[in-house]
Amino acid sequence: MPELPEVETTRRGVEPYSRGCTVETLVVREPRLRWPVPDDLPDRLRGQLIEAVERRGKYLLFRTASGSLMVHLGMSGSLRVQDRAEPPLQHDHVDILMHEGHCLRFNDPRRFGSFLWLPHGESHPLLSHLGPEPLSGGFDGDYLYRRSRGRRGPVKSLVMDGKVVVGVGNIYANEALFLSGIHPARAAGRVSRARYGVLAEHIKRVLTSAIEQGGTTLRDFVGGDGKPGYFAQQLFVYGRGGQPCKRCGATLREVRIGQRSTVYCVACQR
DNA sequence: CGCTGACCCTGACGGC
DNA sequence: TGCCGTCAGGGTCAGC
Repeated sequence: MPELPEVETTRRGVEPYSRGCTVETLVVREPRLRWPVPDDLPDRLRGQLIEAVERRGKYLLFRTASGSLMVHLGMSGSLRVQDRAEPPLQHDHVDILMHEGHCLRFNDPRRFGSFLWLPHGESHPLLSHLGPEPLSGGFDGDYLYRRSRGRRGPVKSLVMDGKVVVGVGNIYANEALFLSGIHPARAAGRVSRARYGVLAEHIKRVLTSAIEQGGTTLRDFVGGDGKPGYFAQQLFVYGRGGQPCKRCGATLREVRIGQRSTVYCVACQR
């Protein structure tokens, strides 16, 4: 389940094998992804030079002169550098083949991922309403505070709302709220400006550290057997419901907020 | 506009 | 052993 750090790790992993390369073709074995892969996508990409590999939220953007290939990994997708002679396995839905010989292979058991086209100079409806990047200067406590006023839903839902800020998935929302001492179910509008400052800092910190961690698995990833890893030993709450809080020893509670599993410490988080 | 819940999908897992 | 229900979760969207 890729979160922003895994997507950024993927971006860095595939960039050396795609930027500056020319697309030979796109092989679509299974077009039924989150949205159907457009029929004309291979034609649009064929012969195009990849000028850059960018990321917006959890979308990967392979930029060419005529537009960008938008790839989303969904929650079970991966994009790996592979030998094109390697026979495709189950759920290997798409290959991006380069004239230089490289093959980027997209595997996605649950097919929540997507391959879409963004014409040059246009905005895409899936991108146009996205909030700021969490690691950018535009994202800070004052911003979160402003966006939270009048909102009565849980603060956890606020930070996971892509229209507020992109790329904060369930794992890191749980972790950042724990590190900030904020109860995940607290009404967003009833969290102080100061506490939003703390929360914004922890969101940045936890994402940055996860990206650095992802960097250490980059070689594996390019090699093909890449397990993301999640630096599980560093997780304070996610996946630890019923276990003792690493800070105070109290039993961590698990509830559902917005259909997502939420773990927190009743003593440390208010 | 804000919030809730349904939905897309497959694999893992527990109970019987 | 195998069947079945449940859960997992990124993100969009309909409906209130």
